[in-house]
Amino acid sequence: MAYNFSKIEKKWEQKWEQDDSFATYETDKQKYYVLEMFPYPSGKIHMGHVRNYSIGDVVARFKKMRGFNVLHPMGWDAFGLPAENAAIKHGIHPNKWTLENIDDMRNQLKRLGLSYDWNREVATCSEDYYKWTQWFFLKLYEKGLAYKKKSSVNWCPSCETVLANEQVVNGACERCDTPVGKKELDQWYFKITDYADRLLDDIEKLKGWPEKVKIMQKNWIGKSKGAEIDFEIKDFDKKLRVFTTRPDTIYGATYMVLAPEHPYVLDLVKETEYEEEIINFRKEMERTSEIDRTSANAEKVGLFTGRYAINPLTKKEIPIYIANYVLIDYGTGAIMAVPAHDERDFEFAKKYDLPVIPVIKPENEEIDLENIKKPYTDNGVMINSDKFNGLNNEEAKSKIVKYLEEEKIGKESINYKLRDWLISRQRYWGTPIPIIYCDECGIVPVPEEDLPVLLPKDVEFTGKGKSPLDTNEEFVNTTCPKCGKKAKRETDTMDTFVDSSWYFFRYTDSNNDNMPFDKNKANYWMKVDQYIGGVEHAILHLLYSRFFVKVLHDVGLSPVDEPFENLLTQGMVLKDGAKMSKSKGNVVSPEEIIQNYGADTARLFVLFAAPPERDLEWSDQGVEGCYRFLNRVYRLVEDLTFIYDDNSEIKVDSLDKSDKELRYVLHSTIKKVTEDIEERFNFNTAISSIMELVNEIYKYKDNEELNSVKKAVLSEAIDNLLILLSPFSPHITEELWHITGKDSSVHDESWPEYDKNATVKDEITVVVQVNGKVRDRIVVDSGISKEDMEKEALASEKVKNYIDGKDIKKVIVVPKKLVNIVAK
RNA sequence: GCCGAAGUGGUGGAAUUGGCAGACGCGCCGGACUCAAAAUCCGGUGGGGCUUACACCCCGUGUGGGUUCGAAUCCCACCUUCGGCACCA
Repeated sequence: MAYNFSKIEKKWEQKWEQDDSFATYETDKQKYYVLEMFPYPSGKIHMGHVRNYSIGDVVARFKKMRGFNVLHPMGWDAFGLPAENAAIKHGIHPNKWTLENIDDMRNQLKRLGLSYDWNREVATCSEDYYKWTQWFFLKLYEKGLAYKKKSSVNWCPSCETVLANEQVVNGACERCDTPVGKKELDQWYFKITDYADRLLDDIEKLKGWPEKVKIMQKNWIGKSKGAEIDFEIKDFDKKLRVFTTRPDTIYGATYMVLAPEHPYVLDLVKETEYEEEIINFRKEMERTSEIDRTSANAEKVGLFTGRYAINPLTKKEIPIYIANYVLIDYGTGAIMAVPAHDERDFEFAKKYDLPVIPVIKPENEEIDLENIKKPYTDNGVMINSDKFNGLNNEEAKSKIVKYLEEEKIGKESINYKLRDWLISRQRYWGTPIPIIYCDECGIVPVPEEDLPVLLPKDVEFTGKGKSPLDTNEEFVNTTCPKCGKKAKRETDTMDTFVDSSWYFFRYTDSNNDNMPFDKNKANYWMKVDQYIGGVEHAILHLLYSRFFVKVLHDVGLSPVDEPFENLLTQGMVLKDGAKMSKSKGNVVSPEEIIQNYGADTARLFVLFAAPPERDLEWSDQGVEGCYRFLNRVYRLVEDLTFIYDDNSEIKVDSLDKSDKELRYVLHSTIKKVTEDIEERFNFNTAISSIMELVNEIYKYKDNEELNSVKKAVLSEAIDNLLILLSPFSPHITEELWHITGKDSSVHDESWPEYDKNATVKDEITVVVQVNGKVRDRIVVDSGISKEDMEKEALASEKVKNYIDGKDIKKVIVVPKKLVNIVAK
């Protein structure tokens, strides 16, 4: 008979809820803050959630049993596009849709038996949350870190709306697949570029983050050191400034390239024979999507402008081109082209027959100066470079920069790939940007005391054109807080990544009406000790959060300057080798698994099937296996009911061989499970060793006559088994804990310490190798010396067969493990 | 193209510091219980060879080399798969 998981799980969930078992308060104990990335309330949890939150729950429960004061909260990333789409499609108001989804999902999470302190729940769409998101916006505005500028943004002509970069997939709208274009719009930005250096440098501090994520962030910030150099243009009164990481190659700069959008272009060709062609080229570039233009395999095309620049060191005239491969928003939007030492320049030079002059050659190697087959991008010795000839190019780099600085034609310079964070969205379901536009006073921030700027309920959802907030006259029309005259509100809302950049602070004090959070509470709980979530957030969410925390730190609000001490990026849940998705039809619903096997089985399986960082292949049979295991545990404990009222203590002297053997397994298991959870998050191997323990207990109880010594040994094993298993499968262990006659909760127990004496065996098995191949195993006293090990090994009959008639060259002894005899 | 991760039985995965490869689970094979089935329990299960013998031998962690008494683990070269970035001057 299978155990009644459904009844048991519901019973204990109710009990925990009644007792408010997971409520957390600030205490003198050492704190531990474990956080899983909060979900978007789509309405249904998926297996990725089950995995994410099961991992977090094991950590939270384990740390609590280890004596920490654990904060383990949950909430909702509740603003965003899907709610609005639901409004358009089904006529449900986004607010209603979202709140109903939250209720559904909260119930589903509760049904997993997760140890959240629900008193601290947050939803980013509630007034008392987004009020503070707006408050932070004002702080950033005060500091000059929030600003407005006109720029070109991604625009979907079919949905008639702007899209975030992350909503553009392969150059097309992720919703309707229409190619995305560009549109000039006045937008709000956060000046994350001011923090580029600190965000980069502090990556070194993130010792508990995966290397992979740190490298992705480094690449995203994309710092390059180099120089800015001014080139004079013949018969033109302005100088052309370029950025290069290779000032050492300046003698090889044989032409210049401007981005088609470069501000000089029109002036350079004005009233010349080149004008018409150039203008057409610019227009064509505007029409080409960004993705097509910037893809590395796009063919390089360009046009001569009819103009020449002067290379400041060679003094030679070099032609100026415009071309698609130079981007307006990186560096200065112009380059000096060195075809001999740059792949792209080389490709372009070959196509348009421009001169290629090598200025660096490999050391100890001659090259054919006239006939370069491919660009040389490595380090080497300077040639064709006047007084810098013969120097190593790295050395020449700094000398040339120094020379340029002396002559006032250039200076050292640093460039980043990181762009400022565009936070405006022409969307309804988001945090309103607390800004008012007044004809007299210009941009006026909403005064703090007027917050929150409430999101009105009454708007039209057409999915077309401008922000839906524009359709609510009452919202739009207001008075200027400065001069009192008529004014208009900003109708864009904020990117939802703003909401999620500070939610971990709110959990520390989620019901505070006067402040986003109390500084003392944040001081007690922050940083997050363990953050857990999908690697898809490796850049955006994690970088934005780091930025936000640094800003809050600088204005004195945050006690810490990094949010997350340790980060665990869990792998995806796959079925048939592919990510679960509706379109592939390979989705397994958590509700169904919970219905058929229970939450404990679902949790156990996602933790057992793979280590957390790796992708997990779903297996229905694997689930069955975990279910079988839990049933086996249930029967084991239930069958032994008669031993639990025996309160004998274990006396080590009266233990026989099999008692010692069971205690050896038990205490080795305690050691292993502890280390697997604490040091490595290897829940899969922790669970497998618990399975081995259960197998051992079965063998023991079946083979023995249960006198009171053995009852005590068994009781010890069962009690500890339930405690070890409790973080993984909290319901069944709680039930069984009570079946063994206890009134308390297994989850209030301390985590067991293993008994060192029990993990020492009297006899051990030593491997004997001859020339590295295993030839025998010998059982010896565990206190054996190295000399005796060698003696015993050489005495082995099996070994003799292999060393007979050979010289023993060497004997290697690894204490208590292995002897290797080298014989020739 | 660049950066990163990975490659181990039929399968998901173990092997934690260079020291018994394949723990644990799934699947499969055989058996017990049963009128029968389900459930449960017991035994076997990397490949090959040999044997009356559960004794023994050989091969084996993507491929090819190397270091070492000893390599899944370290080094070099290569192949494949997956993920990220991608004309960033």
